[in-house]
Amino acid sequence: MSQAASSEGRDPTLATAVHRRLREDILSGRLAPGLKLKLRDLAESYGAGASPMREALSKLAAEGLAERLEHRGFRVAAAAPSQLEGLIRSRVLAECAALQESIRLGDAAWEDALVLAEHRLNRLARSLDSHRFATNPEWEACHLRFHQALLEACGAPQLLAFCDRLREEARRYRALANTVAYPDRDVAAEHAAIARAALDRDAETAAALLAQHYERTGAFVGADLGRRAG
Amino acid sequence: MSQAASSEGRDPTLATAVHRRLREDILSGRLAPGLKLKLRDLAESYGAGASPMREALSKLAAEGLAERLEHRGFRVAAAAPSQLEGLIRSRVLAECAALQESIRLGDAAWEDALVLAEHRLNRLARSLDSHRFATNPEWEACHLRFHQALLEACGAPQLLAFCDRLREEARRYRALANTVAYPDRDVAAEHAAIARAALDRDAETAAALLAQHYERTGAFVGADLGRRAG
DNA sequence: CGAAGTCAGAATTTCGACAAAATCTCTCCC
DNA sequence: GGGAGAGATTTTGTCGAAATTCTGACTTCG
Repeated sequence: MSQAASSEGRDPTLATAVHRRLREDILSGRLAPGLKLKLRDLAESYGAGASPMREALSKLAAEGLAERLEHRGFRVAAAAPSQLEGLIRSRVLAECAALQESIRLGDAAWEDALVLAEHRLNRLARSLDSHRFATNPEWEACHLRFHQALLEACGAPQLLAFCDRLREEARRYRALANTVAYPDRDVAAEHAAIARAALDRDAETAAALLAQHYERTGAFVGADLGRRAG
Repeated sequence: MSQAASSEGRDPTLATAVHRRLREDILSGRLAPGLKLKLRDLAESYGAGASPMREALSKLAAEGLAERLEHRGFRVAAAAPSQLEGLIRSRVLAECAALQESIRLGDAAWEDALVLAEHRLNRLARSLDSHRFATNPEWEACHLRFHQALLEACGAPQLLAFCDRLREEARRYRALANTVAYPDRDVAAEHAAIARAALDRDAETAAALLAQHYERTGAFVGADLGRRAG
């Protein structure tokens, strides 16, 4: 009757369902970097044949979340601290460029959306528990929306898609490091400062603040990752 | 006996071979944008089964060169003038950011490689025929290398890979427009100016020149594309 | 004792057939 | 004459098995 019968399981095809699940398993860190992905085991584990599984893996490889070795199957993409550095730099460069262009081109609607996104983000608690950190899915969603809203007026769809992908890869590193990311750091203030600079059309400051925002998180994650993997 | 028996046909797997051929057919414009890609026809045409073909298509879809419609197969990705605009903007933003960082971080080896790449490019003729334009594959290869050399020191592998992808998509639009790209325009001088600014560590000027370089080409292509497709 | 060659075992890749979904066509009814 | 609906056709998505390739251990030779 209703269009969205169930929030889960409404995947039109098995391959896409497997792709989504596998992707989430890699991003959340449940599948360790470098892990060999044996087709037979996966097929059994996810309850699908070889064809959809292979298609999902192929897609993941194209996205950079898996690695393909011809005639030797697939592996979960590596995730070394040294690679994290390059990822952060890519993110900073791409997002700062998009942000500056967004500030240059953004109209009133962009400003409205940005203000709204920040307000919604501030209304929520970052942690579900005030004593120890417990991810708040709603906050995460609003956080994503806020950062997207910042860049959205840049008029470069491919670049935005690229930023989304880097964001996801960064999420993977965060999950791998298991960084609590709840240090003495006023994230809300950082967001407010970035939004303020953007709304003031101060591209230089906004970009610098955004870069700091990412580099700081990156440093935490990198430290934690390095400590645990030598 | 020799490691590289033949320059062609050394594809380890059928799926990758088909992927490469299909990719080239899309990039070169032989397969029109929006064209329906029927699995059976393709399989027959490329001499492969459904499995490798499907895998190749899936990969192309992830790269953005094909479009997937669940339960309705694949199509060649659209290519409208309006999308070209966004592509150019993405390219300019991404490459300028990479170039500026490259100029900031580049060492002596980077300078050497850049000088070398420009020299090799200048040694070749852009057209094989001096009367009417005929693509010179060697020049194209050196041109690619030159632009890669510019960005290579930025230390952001993902961003570089992204730039490569955008470059390919741009090549597709050029092929579709069939732009002769041989107008009264001193491309060599433009390259020289960009290289000079980069070697002088003048990031602002270099980025501005690079942006002009792309926007100018984009304008030509867009005009030709718009004229032909309404 | 070390290195190259060889041979089973395991895994990936590919093929052909089956099932499910979408598109098309033709008919029937308003 | 036009639109809706049922059936046939085409096309996609999936499965299980065959063919090719890689891995690892054992043997043999220098």
